[in-house]
Amino acid sequence: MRKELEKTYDPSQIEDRLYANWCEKGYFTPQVKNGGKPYTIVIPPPNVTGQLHMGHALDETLQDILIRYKRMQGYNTLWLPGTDHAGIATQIKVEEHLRKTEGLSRYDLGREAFLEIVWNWKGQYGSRIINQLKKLGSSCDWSRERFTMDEGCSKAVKETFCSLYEKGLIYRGYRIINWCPNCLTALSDAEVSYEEQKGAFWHINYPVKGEEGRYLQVATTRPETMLGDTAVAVHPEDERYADLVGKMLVLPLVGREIPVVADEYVEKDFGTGCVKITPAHDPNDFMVGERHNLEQIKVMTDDATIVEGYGRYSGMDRYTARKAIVEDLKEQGYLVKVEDYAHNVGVCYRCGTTVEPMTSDQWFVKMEPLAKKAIEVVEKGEIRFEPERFSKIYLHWMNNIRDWCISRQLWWGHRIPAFYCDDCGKMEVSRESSVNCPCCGKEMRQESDVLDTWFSSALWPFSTLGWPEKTEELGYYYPTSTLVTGYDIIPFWVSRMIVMGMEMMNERPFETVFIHGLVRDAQGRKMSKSLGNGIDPLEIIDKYGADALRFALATGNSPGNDMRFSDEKIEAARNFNNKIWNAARFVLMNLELEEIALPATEDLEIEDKWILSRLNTVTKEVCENLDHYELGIAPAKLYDFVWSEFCDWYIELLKPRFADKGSKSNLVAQNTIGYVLIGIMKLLHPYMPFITEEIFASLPTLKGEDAESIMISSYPAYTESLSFPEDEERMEKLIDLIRAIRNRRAEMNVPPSKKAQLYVVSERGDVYNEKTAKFFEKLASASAVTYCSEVEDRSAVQIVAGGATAFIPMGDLVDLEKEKARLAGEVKKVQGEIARLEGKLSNQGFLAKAPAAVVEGEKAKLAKYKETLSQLEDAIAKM
RNA sequence: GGAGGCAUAGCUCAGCCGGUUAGAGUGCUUGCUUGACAUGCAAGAGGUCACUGGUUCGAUUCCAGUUGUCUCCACCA
Repeated sequence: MRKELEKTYDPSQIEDRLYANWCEKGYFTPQVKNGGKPYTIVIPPPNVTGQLHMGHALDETLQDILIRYKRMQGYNTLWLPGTDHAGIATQIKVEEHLRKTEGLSRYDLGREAFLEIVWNWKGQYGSRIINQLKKLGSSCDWSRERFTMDEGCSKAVKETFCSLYEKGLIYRGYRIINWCPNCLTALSDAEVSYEEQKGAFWHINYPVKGEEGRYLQVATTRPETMLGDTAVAVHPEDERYADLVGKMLVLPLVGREIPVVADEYVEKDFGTGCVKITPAHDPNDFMVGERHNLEQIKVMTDDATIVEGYGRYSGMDRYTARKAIVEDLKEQGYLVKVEDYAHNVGVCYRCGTTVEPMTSDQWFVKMEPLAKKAIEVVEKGEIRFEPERFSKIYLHWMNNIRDWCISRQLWWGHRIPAFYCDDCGKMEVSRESSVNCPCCGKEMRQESDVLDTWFSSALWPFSTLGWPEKTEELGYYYPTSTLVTGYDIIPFWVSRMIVMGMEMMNERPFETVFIHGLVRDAQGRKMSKSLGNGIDPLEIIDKYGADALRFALATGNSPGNDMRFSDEKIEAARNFNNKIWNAARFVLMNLELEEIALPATEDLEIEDKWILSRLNTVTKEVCENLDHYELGIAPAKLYDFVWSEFCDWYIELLKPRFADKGSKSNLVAQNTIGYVLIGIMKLLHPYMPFITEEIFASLPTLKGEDAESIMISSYPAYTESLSFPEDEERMEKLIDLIRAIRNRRAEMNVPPSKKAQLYVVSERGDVYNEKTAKFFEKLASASAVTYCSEVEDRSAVQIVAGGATAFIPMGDLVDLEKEKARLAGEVKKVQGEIARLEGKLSNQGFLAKAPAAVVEGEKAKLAKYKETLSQLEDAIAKM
């Protein structure tokens, strides 16, 4: 039944096969009826037409680690995947494609035909990202895969919208919003990012009406908006302009008369202390305008060109108009000066176009009442952020929340379920798909706008489990356990899921929010298309395997911190895979058993107890790390354990026993190493699912466990009876001495092939005895080992370590004087340590206040150093 | 303007609740075809844990400040 492992490790030969098998066996598909403790993760839905990038890979890896760990611990684990329709992103992509291939715009096709094309596009490319996720080994339940625009999610969206509207939490209003002149849609505040741009600060004189020669000087970074000015504001306490408040100014170029108003918003000391007010094109001006009942004059169309009625400026693009207006102002003598000025400009987070603030009719969610519960649930600790500091970012965002503009002038998305009667002007919000006017009975026209993509994403934790139906799954798996995501979408997604969960389900959507950082390139730059520095995870998988990618992404970075991805890291991970593979091959070459059973304690040799005890300790630590979301520490520990202890020492120590076929010691060794290797595979499985499964399948089974797959076997747990601290200590002494001997030999340039006699003087028969003598022969190039209480001839290399003194007679190679000097150096070092410890231990404060265990620890260290010192002194004295 | 992160070996980074002889990977030096692995083995060099104070018996670790650096939020026209 058992397969042999190929001589070389080739992930491409095993990964797809194992994944297909797991899917076929249904391991990813949990059943409610199986009961047990549920553990649920909902995948952050990637854009349906997107492609896998490193950010996804990290996200998926971390989630799969958690889910595989919990699954092996016996939880009823559901990891529910799906994709997001990604309104703007997808629509832009399809429109671009249409323009390039057929020269058509969406308006040429009309809404219905265009949407059909987008759906086809989704059908064609929607599975791409899903298949890419599978390459990573993600153990998602694909049978429950969802899409934010599928029937169920659409129903949830409609229900939520109507319910919030009925509660007065959704309203339609004419407000100032962020407008993207390229995407031709409104954006929420979260969808605007700011970048610093070099601009200018134009100072313009606005003449005071009826006072010839008197001007008010305003300064602006956006002169084109002056066309829409309806006032100039000054600070109420600014004496300079006090007499002008209430007077009228004549707007240059336009000729409109506008008032001077007093408003606290103005800062006296900035610029000239006079601010031109354009309520229709600036959010702050909009608020000033509301306070003073100013007219809102919109001067730009949706594509940011100047509207009709402004002479030669009309029809000009906003930047062309800016130039023209500045020219004219200069010509007509209104322009006072121009300064260079760097300022932040809002841009569309999708296309990068400079956003134009504009007044517009849009739909909003009233956030303040909703935020209340969402703040409470985090403050009370019912939802925990991991690392904790991200709760601050969240709370800051929620405490300063503004109403959420949810309407988008797009076609791809959830159409807002509001209906208008063109005859009587009535508006209805309804769950029905067609509505007749309650007054005139005429069929009403549905709102053409769609909802912000994040509206449906906000419902994801429960809409995917069947809500608004009261499904069994919803009852069992909700609230979900952990949400894993990058810190960059806390405002977009995390906060809104909490809001909606609390409002619609009256229950938190998840218990823990596990936040990770960004994956950057080797130089620490953000990976981006424009820089071309993105590393394609699929190429990495092809070259190194998914296990290597996962291990590289997960290892050694602390939660929430950005990480750099480099060739070195992935190569280190690949090499580790290779190491594991070869270690397993070695073990298999020496295993004749059909079943592994843990040997009785009394049959175990020192090295067996040592490795079992170490495995036990590592198991405990790894579980603790995983339980505390320290996903970067656990694999580093396993790496060290596997490589530096299991491979470098245990395997080497067993070689003589494996050579001794048929002996009892050999049998014990087979069972022990089998047991340890299975344990290692299980511990590593969440990180490296493929290689561990392949090796697990090749190994004999563990007695009492007949798991057909490692992924449904039980995760190791700390076992008291497998803790052997004394044997660990003994083994470590042996290792110390062997290392010290190797060190000496290397320093003296003695080739490993040259074997030498070895005398070991020690009182510790439990460490240095016949059984351990073979270690020295094998690992310290000893030709023969003699344990004794004293040696006659001390003209040898003397090595003090591990509680013993080793002598290697090297004849001519030994320069006694040099040896003495070297040992004297060591004496000095040890004396230093002793002095430090004695100082510490004579400190009354330390003795009185330090915990007893620490004091004991220091005393033990001192004793050890003192023993070493006396051995060193003895060695020198007898030379 | 507000908030937060980071600063430890040449490089990239770990170091959880204060007590370690301060670690790893990689790079570097030296020696090895050691019957699993050269994607390897063995040995070694390399750190004033940014700076200044404070708390403490004890600080790389906790606190405050300084400097450098990155990010997020706000958006003074």
